[in-house]
Amino acid sequence: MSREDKKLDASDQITGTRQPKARVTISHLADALGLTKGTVSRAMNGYPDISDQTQQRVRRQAEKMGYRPLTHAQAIRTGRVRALGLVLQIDEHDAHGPFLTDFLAGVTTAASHEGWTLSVASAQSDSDMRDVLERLVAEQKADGFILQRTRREDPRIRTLSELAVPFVLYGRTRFGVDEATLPYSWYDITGEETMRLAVHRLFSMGHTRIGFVAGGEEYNYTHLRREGYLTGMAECRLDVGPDLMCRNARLVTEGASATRRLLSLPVPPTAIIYSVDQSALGAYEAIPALGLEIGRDVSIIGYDGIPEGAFAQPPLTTFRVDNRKAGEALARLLIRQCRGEDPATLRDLSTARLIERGSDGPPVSTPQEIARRVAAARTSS
Amino acid sequence: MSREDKKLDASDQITGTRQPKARVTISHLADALGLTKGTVSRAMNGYPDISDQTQQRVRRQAEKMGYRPLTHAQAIRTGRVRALGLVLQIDEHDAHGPFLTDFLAGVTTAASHEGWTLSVASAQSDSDMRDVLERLVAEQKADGFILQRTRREDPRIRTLSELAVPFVLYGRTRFGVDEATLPYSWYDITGEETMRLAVHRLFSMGHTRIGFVAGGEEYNYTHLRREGYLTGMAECRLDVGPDLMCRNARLVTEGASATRRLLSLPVPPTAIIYSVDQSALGAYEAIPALGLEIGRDVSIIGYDGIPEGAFAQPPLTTFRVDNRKAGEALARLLIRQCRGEDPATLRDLSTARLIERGSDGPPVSTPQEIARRVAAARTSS
DNA sequence: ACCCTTGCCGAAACCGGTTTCGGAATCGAT
DNA sequence: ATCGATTCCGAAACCGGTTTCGGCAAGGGT
Repeated sequence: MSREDKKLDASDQITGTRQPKARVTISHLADALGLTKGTVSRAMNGYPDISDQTQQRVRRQAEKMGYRPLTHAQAIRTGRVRALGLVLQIDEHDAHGPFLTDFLAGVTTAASHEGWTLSVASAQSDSDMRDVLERLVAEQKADGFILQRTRREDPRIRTLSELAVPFVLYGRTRFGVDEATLPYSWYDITGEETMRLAVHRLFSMGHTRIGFVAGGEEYNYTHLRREGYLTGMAECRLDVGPDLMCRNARLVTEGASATRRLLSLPVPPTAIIYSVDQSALGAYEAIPALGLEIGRDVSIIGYDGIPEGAFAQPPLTTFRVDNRKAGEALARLLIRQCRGEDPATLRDLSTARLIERGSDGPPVSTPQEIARRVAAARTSS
Repeated sequence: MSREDKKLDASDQITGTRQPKARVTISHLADALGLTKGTVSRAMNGYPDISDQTQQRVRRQAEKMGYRPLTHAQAIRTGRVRALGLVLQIDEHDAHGPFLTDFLAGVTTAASHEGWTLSVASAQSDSDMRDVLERLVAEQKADGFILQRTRREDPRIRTLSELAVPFVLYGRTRFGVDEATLPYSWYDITGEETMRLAVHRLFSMGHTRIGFVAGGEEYNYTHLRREGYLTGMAECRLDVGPDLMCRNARLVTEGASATRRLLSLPVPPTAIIYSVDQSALGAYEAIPALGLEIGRDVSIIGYDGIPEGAFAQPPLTTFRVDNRKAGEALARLLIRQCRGEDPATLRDLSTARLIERGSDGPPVSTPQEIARRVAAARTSS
């Protein structure tokens, strides 16, 4: 009664038009049910000492009255805010780029589906990252974190482990694969398998001399993808000396110089696989400059599925990663972990999808012919 | 005393190593100062009924003990959570793309600089957007919202106005410009001025027949940029019939067909200005297909500064927008508004920066020659 | 008939803050 | 010396939830 009066007072205070939309609190609900708010709270949270019948009744009434508990009011007691944390590393040379939109869409939809939210922050360096994470944890801005762009040995893992805060990795880390002793939760794309398939694809087209351009050594996926390349080469019984592999090519310019190096070999490759699309774009500078044609003289295959690839000439054949799906999966995994499930069981793998475009095809030139033309282009310039 | 005991108990309960890192609360601080927590609270918040001397003392001690109030504990009473809200519209055909990373970096750094956070959600449609906004407000997930990609008549404005929630627009809206009666806060780039400069740039190169390809009519910037184009054309005393302008070209394919239409005119343009880079990329399909060369026969200029443009052949001359700066500015404006400043005074304009690349230059063909070659390309195919 | 469980809920403390209210000093003025 | 106005802080209620504790009533066993 008295509570209803209060509500009426509040809404009538100005005119009938501007109603402050009095939120329905747990006390309103309790009054309506003739219960105490403690009982209502326990009913809503499924405590076993509340009869099933009462739980039903409470939930029904809550639904009817549109009661939604305030998470930050709960948080003050429980310490949990039902928020996922994501800290962008804005120093990164290779941009997250268009990944991010899809990724965020995935994370937020999955999160909100569970009644969770996403809070985003950014860090400028590794040490700043540590500070930011610690601050967010101390101020209880998030119950757990999604770590994207996992490094081989990732300092964030250490920070969050020390803080005993749940986290989930987008990408396995060095120890995440074999050692079950380190119970990290992760979601990843099978980049190694993808690279293996790329080799087989090129081999079946007739290529026998296939180069590989790897990304930054600090990222774990770089190692995985290289392993996949080597596996594929071994399966096809193809020779692969160390000179057929380049490393640390993330940027377009780095991809270009790696490409130049490979094509300047005594026996240059007729096809090159790039660990990341970004570096594959460098081939579009390097290969024509050497008097060669992409997709004919030299086939190239990328990985990621960035939109730029579709507008290159010829459009880049690549493996597209569904970042939206990844975001959804990661959010779900993290929420489950925050609810108490064992991180070791919270792992998932997915695959990248081949996008066949115009940058690869059967070889039209032999390595010897390529070498000759490269030499010619060199001397003429 | 008793409180200190409690703290020690907590940290010693297991061993000395695993300290639960007991947060310092306002009560700890009050005890240490010999004040009540009410007084400490008022001191921290600068209430005038606390002497300056005491305020100093409290703040110093808070600093010393590392006291950081829990925003969600404050929120339960104040209703304000010190969080900015951002709802991504994931239905949008034209992706936010790489904008987003920079933009988020800007927003989060500016926000965290003020002790605020950013919480991100997503919506799939206009009606979903309304639901999401209302839910976020009802659940007090954010004190205000940043609305990017402002439409000419934006339903989000209505929603948030009704809810009496602060918001700031990235981009002016239809009424934001003149009518001081609608006190929206916004930040924008002077797209109209930019387009005016683009016309002058092309005119000074020798172009007299300049086409324009506009983006989606629902966005306000489309109208502004078109006005700028028209202003520039008028200033240069150049004719501009309605056939020299295309509209609703956001996607690459739409840009391509708009380009084809312009070049099929009896007197085709020797230069085309695109309202968004994305549609300018369509020119890279259309123009070579008509037997013409970009940057020579037909000059093109874009707007946005998306990375794809740098990899097109020839690289796209465009105007780059600093989205990071925009994010920072918007966050600051919104925070100030949440603190009570008048939205009408919280406005800011910035400019886009010209990136001179290879897609424009002095005309080498006359409109008549272009028309002839287009006709030839048409019949041959 | 009695005691001991067990099931179920009320009462009240609690979480970490904010805000209202009132009263004890201090002060200047009469 | 008295008085009213200020200054400044303590006490306590409050925000919207959660959690502990204890007690009442029903049920089962002897």
